[in-house]
Amino acid sequence: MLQRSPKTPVTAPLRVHVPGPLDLESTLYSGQAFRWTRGPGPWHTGFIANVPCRVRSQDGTLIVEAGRQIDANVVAHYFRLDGAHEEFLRTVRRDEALEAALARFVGLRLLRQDPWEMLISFIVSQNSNEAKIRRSIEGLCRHAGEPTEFGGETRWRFPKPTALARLDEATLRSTGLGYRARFIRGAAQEVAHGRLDPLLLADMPYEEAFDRLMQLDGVGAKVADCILLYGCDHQDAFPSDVWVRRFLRETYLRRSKDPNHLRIREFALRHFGPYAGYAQHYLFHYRRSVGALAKTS
DNA sequence: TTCCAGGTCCGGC
DNA sequence: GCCGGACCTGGA
Repeated sequence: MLQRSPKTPVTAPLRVHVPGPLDLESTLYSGQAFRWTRGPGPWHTGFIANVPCRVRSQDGTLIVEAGRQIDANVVAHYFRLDGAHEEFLRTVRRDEALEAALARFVGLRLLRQDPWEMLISFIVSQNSNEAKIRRSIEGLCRHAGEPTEFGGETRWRFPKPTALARLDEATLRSTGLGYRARFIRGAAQEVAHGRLDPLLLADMPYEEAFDRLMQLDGVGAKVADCILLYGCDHQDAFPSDVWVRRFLRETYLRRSKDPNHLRIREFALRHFGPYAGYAQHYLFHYRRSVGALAKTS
């Protein structure tokens, strides 16, 4: 239970103008982020740029209370309050299926999250489910992240690469990671030892960043694309997990069975344009939360 | 008990 | 390249 304590440092509410639609519920719980929780009351509690905070939206404004000072630009960047979402809505190539998803979740925004956190989070996600992913990530934070007081309770920041790389496999496994523990350790050491800088992935061309990620043990095409889309602002990355392949089969590629990564991405870019990845998140969320999409002939 | 879930790896064709 | 099985774990 969250309880307010008078000693808890909480900054004065920060108000950030929202230039278009914002659907916090869909944005925070559509499977792109794993550390947000509902409450207390109208708030959603989590981290922005590893600063503990809570957010809610009201009358075209996003209200943020944080554990320490947080810049409005950082919040705007995280939620794409800089016009990027409107740019996507304006320019993405639409079809009937995407139109339905956009109509229903027009305020669903692709977050700009930390690439290092996304790297680890999506390795954790493989062959798993959301509840378990959340539990494992929270466990990693508790074992290797810094504690911080917020909202009357202790919360743990996402661990730094060196801290995560120091955990032994038994500790990693105690968070429910299973066989993924080895992959997490390997990726953390890769970053901690300076052989991989997640921040650089955003500046590389998609193909180069994809190939670099695929070199990591435990990172396949799907995980690599998730890292690039959710953590590196590569909106042309098109993660194809079981849900995406499901709606591709049902909606777009009814004649071909289980196409490979390259063919799926080629189709997606041709069909939706350079924001195919952003479109993917809409279709993914719609297919998962509502049901089958309209068929395209 | 058995099966499967927001994949990846490996070995065999 | 394509296919099938194994892999930790927890919930149905």
